[in-house]
Amino acid sequence: MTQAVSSTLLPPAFYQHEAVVEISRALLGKFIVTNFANRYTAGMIVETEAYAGPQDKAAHSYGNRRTLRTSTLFMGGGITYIYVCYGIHHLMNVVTGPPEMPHGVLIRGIEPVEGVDIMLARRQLPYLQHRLTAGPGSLTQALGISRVHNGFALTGNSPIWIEDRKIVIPSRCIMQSPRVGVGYAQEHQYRPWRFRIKNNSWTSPAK
DNA sequence: ACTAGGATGGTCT
DNA sequence: GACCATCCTAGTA
Repeated sequence: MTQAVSSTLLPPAFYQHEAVVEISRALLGKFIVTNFANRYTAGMIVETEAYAGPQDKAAHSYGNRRTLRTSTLFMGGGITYIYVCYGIHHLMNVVTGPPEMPHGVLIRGIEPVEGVDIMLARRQLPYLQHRLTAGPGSLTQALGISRVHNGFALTGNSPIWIEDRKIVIPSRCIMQSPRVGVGYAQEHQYRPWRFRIKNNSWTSPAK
């Protein structure tokens, strides 16, 4: 397993401010790392979506809606928000904003970087292919993440964290478009808050 | 490449 | 009981 030479843990200050759309864009090119039972896996974030809490009809926390499920979103930036979608898929958000500001960024695609053999086994795939980590339900399975990791810190002392490995994604290499699967959000479904690294094959299908 | 349809269960009304 | 921030397979091309 290779350890990156120049990598730093993203600090709480990266997450704990209100500009969730900017954080969503800034997470492109950062690395999600998990280490469960000494099984080390990592991938570069290539696709995200911003969900701007109280003012966003697409967000679970729209109108400051606080339930058992959404309570994690109110706990302050720098932790995970993970929930089960369609009874099968575990989707991971990065919680952002100060405490009581329930913003989140959905991680929709990563490019596998370390522990590819472990990821393939978790996904029950015979060889490296696009669907290993393209799509929000696929990447969590590859990384070994499920709803039991809801509310985990991303900023240290945790089996899940996000690193800055000093990769810069120029804005000309970022595609911005409407979010996926949020038709229920009425007029807010068209907000262009989905971000992708252009020409990267590890994103979920274009729309 | 694309499309249609089924699987599946947590969450909230 | 309805609604999902989805993925897989099987079909056609």
